[in-house]
Amino acid sequence: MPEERADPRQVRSREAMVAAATTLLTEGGLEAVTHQAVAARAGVGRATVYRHWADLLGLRLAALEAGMPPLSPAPEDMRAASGAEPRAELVHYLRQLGERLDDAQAGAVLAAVLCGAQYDDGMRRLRQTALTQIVDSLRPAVTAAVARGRLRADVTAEAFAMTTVGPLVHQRFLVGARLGHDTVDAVADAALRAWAP
Amino acid sequence: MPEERADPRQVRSREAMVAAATTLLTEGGLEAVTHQAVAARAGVGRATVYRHWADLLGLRLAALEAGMPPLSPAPEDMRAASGAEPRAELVHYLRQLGERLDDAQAGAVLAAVLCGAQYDDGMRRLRQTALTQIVDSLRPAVTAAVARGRLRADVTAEAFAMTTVGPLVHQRFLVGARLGHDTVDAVADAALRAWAP
DNA sequence: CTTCGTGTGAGACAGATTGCCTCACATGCT
DNA sequence: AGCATGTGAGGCAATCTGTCTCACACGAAG
Repeated sequence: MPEERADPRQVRSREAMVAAATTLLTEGGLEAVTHQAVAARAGVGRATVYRHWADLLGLRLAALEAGMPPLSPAPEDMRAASGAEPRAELVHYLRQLGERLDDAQAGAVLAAVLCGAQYDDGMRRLRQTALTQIVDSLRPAVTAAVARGRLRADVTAEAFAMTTVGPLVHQRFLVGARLGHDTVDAVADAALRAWAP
Repeated sequence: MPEERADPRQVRSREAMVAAATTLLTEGGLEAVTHQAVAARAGVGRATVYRHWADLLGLRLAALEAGMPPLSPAPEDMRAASGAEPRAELVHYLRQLGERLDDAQAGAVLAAVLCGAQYDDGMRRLRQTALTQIVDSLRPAVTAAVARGRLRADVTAEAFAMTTVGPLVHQRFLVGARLGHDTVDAVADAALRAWAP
C-alpha cells in the first residue's frame, strides 16, 4: 500500500471528489460520472479532477470502488453461537447480502460493474473482487453446513452462491423487486433443499 | 401497430441504422451508441439519424429492442412429445435461454437493460418485456411439471424462473463464465430438487 | 512568525461533439 | 415526365473535453 503522501489538501479534495462521484453514480449511472460533473458536485476545480484521475475510466473505477465497501465486518459471535444450526448462519449472510443489494448505491454500483465488465478489464477486476467477497463470506457457513451433514458433501461455496446469489440478483435486477427477509429466507430454504444430502 | 408508411428509402436507411446501432451496442456498450457513431457505421448522414430518433434515448432503445428478438419461435412438438417427462422440456427451455445469454449481443443487451432500468422508464419497460418473455416461455413446462406431480403444487413460473434464470444470470454476468449444457442441466436439476414435492 | 513548496481554483484555449438548420439531389410514386 | 419526399453534405452555435498557465492559499518546515 503506497500510503506515504498525506497532504491534508490532497486527501480533502480527493474525498470530496470520490463522494461526489459515487453520488453521481447512484443518481444517474456510470455515464453521469464525468470530470466536469464531479468537479461541480464536489465544489472543486475541473483541473483538480483531471490532476487526480487523468482518464475517465480511472475516475469511474474510483467511484465504483468507493461505492462497494467490504461486505461483512466480522460475524465472530454469530458463527460460534449458531454452530449447531447452519441454516441460521446462512440466512444471516444472505439477509445481509439482500439488504446490500436493496441499497440504491450498492445496486447502482453492482449494475454498473456487471454491465461494464463486458468491455473493460478494470471492471472485470472489480467484478471479480465483489464476487470473491460474496462467495468468501458464504464459505464458512457452507463448509460448516456440509460438515454437519445439512448439505451434500460436494457442495462448494461457489455452487451454493450460484443458487442463492443468483436468485437474489434475479429478483433485484430483473424483476425489480425489493429483497425483504421473506424473499431471502425463501431463497435460502430453496437452496438448502436443492443441495440437501 | 402503425404500419402504414413504407417508403423503401425510409425502411432501408432505418434498417441500416438499427443494425449499426445494435452492432455498436454489442461492441462497446450502450455508451457507444450515439447519433454520430450510428451514422458513420450505417453509411448514413448524421441528420438522417436525428430525423428518425430525435433523442439519444430513443435511438438506444431501438438498438436494444432490435438486439432482443423473441426468445422461442415455437416448441409445439417438443411440448407434445415429452409430455411424460417434464424435466426434458424444462431443460430444453433453459438450454435455449443459456445459449441466448451466452451470445455476445444478447448478453450486451441484457446487461445494458439491467443497468439502465435503474434510471430510465423505457429501459424498465424493456426489462419487463424481457422478463415476461422468459417467464412465459417457462410457464407451460412448469405447469405441466406441477400437474404431473414433479413439482410442488404451489410453484409458480415466476418462482421457478427465480431459481433457474437467477443462477444462469449469476454465472454469466457475475462469474463471467460461459453457460454450457452441463451448467444449465445442473441448474435445472437443482431447481427441480428445490421445488420437489 | 516567516519562508518555501505544493496543491488548488479560475480561466484561457483548441479540438471534438452535439443538436439543429438549410439546400441540392436522387429516389420512388403517380 | 412530373412531383413529392427522404436523403447526404455541410454550415452553424453551443457545449464538452482535455490541457495549459497563473495567481493564490494552505500546510510544513525553519
